[in-house]
Amino acid sequence: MSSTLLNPAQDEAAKIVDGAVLVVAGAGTGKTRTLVHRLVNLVNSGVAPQSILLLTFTRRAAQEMVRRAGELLGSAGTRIEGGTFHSTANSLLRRFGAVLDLRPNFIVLDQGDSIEIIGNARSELSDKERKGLPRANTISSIIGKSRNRLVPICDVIAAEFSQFEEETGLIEGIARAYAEYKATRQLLDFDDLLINFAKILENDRVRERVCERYHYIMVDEYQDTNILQARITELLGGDTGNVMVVGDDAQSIYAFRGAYPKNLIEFHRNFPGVHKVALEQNYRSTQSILDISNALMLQMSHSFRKRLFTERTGGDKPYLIEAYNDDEQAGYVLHEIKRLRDKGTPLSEIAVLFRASFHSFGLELLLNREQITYVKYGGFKFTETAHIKDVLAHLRAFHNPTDDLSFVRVLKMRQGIGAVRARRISEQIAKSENVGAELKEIAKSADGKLDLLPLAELMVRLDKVAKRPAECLQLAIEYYEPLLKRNYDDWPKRQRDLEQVLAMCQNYRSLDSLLSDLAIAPPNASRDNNLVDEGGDGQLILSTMHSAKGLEWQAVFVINLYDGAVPMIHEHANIDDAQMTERVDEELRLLYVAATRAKDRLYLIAPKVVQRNYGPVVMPMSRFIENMSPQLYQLVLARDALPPEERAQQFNQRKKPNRRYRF
DNA sequence: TTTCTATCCGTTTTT
DNA sequence: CGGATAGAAA
Repeated sequence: MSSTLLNPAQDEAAKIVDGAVLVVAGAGTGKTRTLVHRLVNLVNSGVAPQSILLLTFTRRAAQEMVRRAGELLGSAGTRIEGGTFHSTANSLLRRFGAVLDLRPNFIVLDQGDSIEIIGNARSELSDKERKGLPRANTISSIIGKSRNRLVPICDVIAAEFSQFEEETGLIEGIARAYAEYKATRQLLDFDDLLINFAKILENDRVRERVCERYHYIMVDEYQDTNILQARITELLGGDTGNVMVVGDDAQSIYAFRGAYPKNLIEFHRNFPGVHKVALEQNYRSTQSILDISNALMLQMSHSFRKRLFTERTGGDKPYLIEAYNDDEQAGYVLHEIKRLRDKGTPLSEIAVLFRASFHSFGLELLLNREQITYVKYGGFKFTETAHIKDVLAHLRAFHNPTDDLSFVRVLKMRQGIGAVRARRISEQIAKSENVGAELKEIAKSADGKLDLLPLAELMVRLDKVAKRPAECLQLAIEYYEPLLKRNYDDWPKRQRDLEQVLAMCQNYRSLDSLLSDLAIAPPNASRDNNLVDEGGDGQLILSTMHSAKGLEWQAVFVINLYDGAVPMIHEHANIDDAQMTERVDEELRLLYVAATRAKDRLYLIAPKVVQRNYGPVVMPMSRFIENMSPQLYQLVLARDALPPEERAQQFNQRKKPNRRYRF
């Protein structure tokens, strides 16, 4: 297909200007391209670009869309507003939060922060009460589900956590304590962002002003929105109802976060008279790749009527590679990547996908050794690592002294100050006007026994450069360096991380935006990935299957396809059969998403022996592959595909028990 | 109150 | 195996 032409269905969707539109678009059917063309049509028909609001689920998708619109529209394209629901909530709440008594310097808590607060509330209960109570992160997920789905906590527990039914009262108590804690300190977690977003839009005056600004709303990946986000979409649509949503229920992979894919089929309830368009022809993959994808879809208990088809015949039938262990799997991937590269496939057109972030550690080791550059999507965020949280805690404590979570963290780093003293000091500070002076007072009154002066001085210095976020960060890092060296043997690596954060934050104009961006849009932690891209053919992509959605590559390797990783299911989960089926279905959709990323070549790889924390375990092939006709793939043994010298190495490693070897 | 030591227990995905 | 947590020693 030429780069400017659309097929009839795409063209139909792209030409609609007013009213509500629902586009159901299968994988690879040119969804983004259709959206971008609609943006162009809107602008060409006289719509001001800044009155278009593009909401997506991930910020990568938003950036990609705005970038492509920019290519076609020039500077007008870059004026289109695009972001995630959460980031849009963040900026609108800073402007209109006053109607909810929200100050503009509220702090956004990331997942780790909220689990910590919930854990604190949990540990305030007596030993007797704590017995049988779920862990903090389980409580966090119960609270989150309840809030995302607008359902009471007791219902969530009854439906999905029935083993904790007796603890319902205590969990509700913790939820109240958590809410109270945030409310008194101007802290918002991710769910609060959405809840308050909906709340300010329910205020007539605010909604009018927002709708005056945005006349056209477009929402991508609508199958991944939750009930709150659907409500926000409805409110944003305002009176005009100019809302276009795009999605594919076969690619719904965020149920664990409360996504409600039925939003897609229930869209007409909020927008009667909606114009529906279905995109069905796939332009991305070869037919043999679609055959295997369709075979995955067929296994879903809630089977979808649509089957992807394409006119792209030929190409290699997908491969199923059996490897002995993770090493051999990584060896095979590396070997094949080199071969593809030598034949002319740019590295940036190759991706390795996996179920969980740590699945790529072994491969990453090998890639680093071989000097192959890569970018990794998904997994650990920079801001989740201890040393970066440490540094940022200083800025947060300074910026909002009522944020005692950060203050306690900062205080506990000083010698001789533990949890109890830290909490006392932070209570005292929360009331004071001048943090630095107050800290000095406390230090004096303790006869210099408390090691607080350096911290007091940091606060005083921060106050002088408060308007320049990058300098604040610089000061915090300088202050933190001795503590870093004391606490971590691997401090040089961590120090480099801090420098990288500093570099990323150079352009911020306010601490508000710096801190909230780091929470809402945290950069990925790149593992020693400072290799320079010399070859000029870009970088290999490593990605979780979740983060791969919406992207495509010529060659895709899906690794660790053993049962236990794909699907990744707790077999003993205390849920009924229907819910188990739902979870297995979601894992199927995830593998479906992964497989449909491939344009020309798809490699499915499974190691037999998997290294667990405590030792090697033999794992069976993924049931999703076992359930599939062998006609759909070509079976390869990794050992046979590797050159003899690499094979020998594999053999040695196989004889050695893998005890001492970790990533 | 802090800090060191022993024991328990466990998959994950994202904003 | 290693991180979290509870209990013991300083």
